[in-house]
Amino acid sequence: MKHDRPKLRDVARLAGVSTATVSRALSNPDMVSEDTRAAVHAAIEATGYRMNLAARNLRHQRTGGIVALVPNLANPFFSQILSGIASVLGPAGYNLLVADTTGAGPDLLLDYAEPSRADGLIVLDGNFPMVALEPGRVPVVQACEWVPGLPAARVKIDNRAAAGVAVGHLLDLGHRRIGHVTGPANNVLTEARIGGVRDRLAEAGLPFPDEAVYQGDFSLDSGRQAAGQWLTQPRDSRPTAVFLASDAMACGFIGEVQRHGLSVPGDVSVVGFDDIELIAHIAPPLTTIHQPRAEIGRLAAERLLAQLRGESQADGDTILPVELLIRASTAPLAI
Amino acid sequence: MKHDRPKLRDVARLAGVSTATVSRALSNPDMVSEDTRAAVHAAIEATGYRMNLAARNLRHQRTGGIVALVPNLANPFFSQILSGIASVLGPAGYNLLVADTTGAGPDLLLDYAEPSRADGLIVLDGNFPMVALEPGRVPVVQACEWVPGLPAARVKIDNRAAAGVAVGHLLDLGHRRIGHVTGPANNVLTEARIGGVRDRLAEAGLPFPDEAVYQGDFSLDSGRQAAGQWLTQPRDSRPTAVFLASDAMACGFIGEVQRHGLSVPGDVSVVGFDDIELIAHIAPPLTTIHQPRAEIGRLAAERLLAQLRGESQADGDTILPVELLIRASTAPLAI
DNA sequence: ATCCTTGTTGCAACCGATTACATTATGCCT
DNA sequence: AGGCATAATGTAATCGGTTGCAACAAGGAT
Repeated sequence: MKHDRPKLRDVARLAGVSTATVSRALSNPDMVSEDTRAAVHAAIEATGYRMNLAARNLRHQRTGGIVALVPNLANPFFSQILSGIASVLGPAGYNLLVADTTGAGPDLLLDYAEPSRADGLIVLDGNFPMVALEPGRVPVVQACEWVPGLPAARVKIDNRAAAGVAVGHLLDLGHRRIGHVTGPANNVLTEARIGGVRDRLAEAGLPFPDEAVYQGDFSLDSGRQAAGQWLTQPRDSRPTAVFLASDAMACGFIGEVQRHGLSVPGDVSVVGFDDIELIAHIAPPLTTIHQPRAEIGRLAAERLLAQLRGESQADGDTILPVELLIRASTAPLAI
Repeated sequence: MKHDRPKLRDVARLAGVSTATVSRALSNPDMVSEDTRAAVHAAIEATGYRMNLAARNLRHQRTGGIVALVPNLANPFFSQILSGIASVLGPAGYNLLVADTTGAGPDLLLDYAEPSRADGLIVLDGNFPMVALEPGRVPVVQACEWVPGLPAARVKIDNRAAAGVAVGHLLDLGHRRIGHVTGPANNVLTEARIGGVRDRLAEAGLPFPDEAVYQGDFSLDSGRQAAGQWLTQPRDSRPTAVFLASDAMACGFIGEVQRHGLSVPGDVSVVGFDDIELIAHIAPPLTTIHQPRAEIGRLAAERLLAQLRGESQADGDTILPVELLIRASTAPLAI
């Protein structure tokens, strides 16, 4: 008998008012008189009514959801960003939808920018198809990575400067041959960070030869492979310090170096990037660039919400500060 | 002029047919003649029509979304599970909504079990309010953790047995005083794992005194604190080997022990739980119980989809195998 | 006493698709 | 030629709330 969920109409009938009144009692309480409001609430209580969000959203032309497009969900780097995003979206009454962009064609990705799918988009992937901001598509905020031509808000760090700081630290320690393990090709972060390295070395009047550049892809394994290359290079010409574009790679690098009987920082100083959870606790604790991930997520979400409220301009960068955390994986150049 | 998005009606008008026909051309192509289908598609092309999902979902009484309830999104342990879930849900045409349960009251959590919010629920938190399966709520699958009385499908590992295997390994190495760092109180995993330890020790005729149990909460820091306690205990009566209920805690434990000049596994053997990404590459590489996280996510999603299709019974456990990975953090008892 | 303002409430259109049912056209059978 | 099954399409109700507009009552100002 009570198999069907009660609808607004049922509540209205029981309370002896129209559906319009019930609707108003719920979403615009001040528009209905004290008495009716009470009657309506009693009826809601009695029927166990719960509103159908799909219907409301259809009428309101909104979905109540924000999509976060992540390059690789399995990468723990993103979990804290998502956590930051969720911490803002939840209280604001929005759902967080998460989608992994790996293996998704441009068509599928653009689908997420449909107003009937989500009210907004937080893009963590620098390879998002640029058409995203066509009229009739939802507002977009980019976080961490960004799409070069895309006129959407960005929340990020200054990767170029951060890389410069990392290299500067190694220079301060007396290192003169400094290597760099890059991120994947065609990635804005890769470009920015390698640019920062190049700039800083040039500023110091030091060379940056091709042999000092190791192609990586942010993954632990690519860091190990970079170490493999480094190990084969002649001891007296290879880098005495290496800056890697991710902590995961730094981990792999250190592991491989140690496996070959060499020591960090004894034989090579290592600086990572990101400051992911565990790397403060490995041996040796990793010197790295701290990136405020949760904060990036929070701010990205907040900027998006501001746009949805029409409060904020749709572009402009928010640059968050990074911090060089000096731990035990770097040491003065041994003479 | 073309500011509004075209609707079904616009396509119909342009194609010279009714909205019903357009709708059918899209969702039931065989019901319309070849000619009309072509005309409709031409009109769709011409107008740039894209369907409004909210409207379709309202009519279909579905949302196209599955919610994953995560105890703590920032914990990288869950990112791979989510990745597994997403890899199944995406291709099946479902959106993945992610919600963090920390700080959410029972009311809010139950809200996620509303049919107008999501079509199904994957619960990764053992403290979900039990009422979830009231009639009129959506199907639920539990993954990793589970709610004791809840008659919903479960995808998990045998935590008790896994803990037994971990302890067995330490026994095989000759250890007789074995400690355990637990998860948080009121957690089913904590209970199951400590139970497994107790069983295995009893089986071996060994005691399991209170001093050998350290209260943790899965976090890195609680592992460090446990090490602090262990370090204060008398050398000749404290455990010579410790099994920790999470890798994060094992990491913290090892770090703290090393910081005090002791060695792992020289002074204490350590076994973790989970096999998270990096711990194979720390020094020493951590011996641990591998948990197939992506697979857990995939299977949970598949069981839920099967339920949504009405293909599968709504309860019953799926138990996945674990694996003891012996690395370098455990060694035979020094005599 | 009349007009106007303010506060409540109902009617009915509306959001944008889907689909049961009705209608029309076509082809085949006897 | 009449009857009937079949295919293709249109009409309009429907999913479940929201909201512009109108109606009406009560109180105040003139």
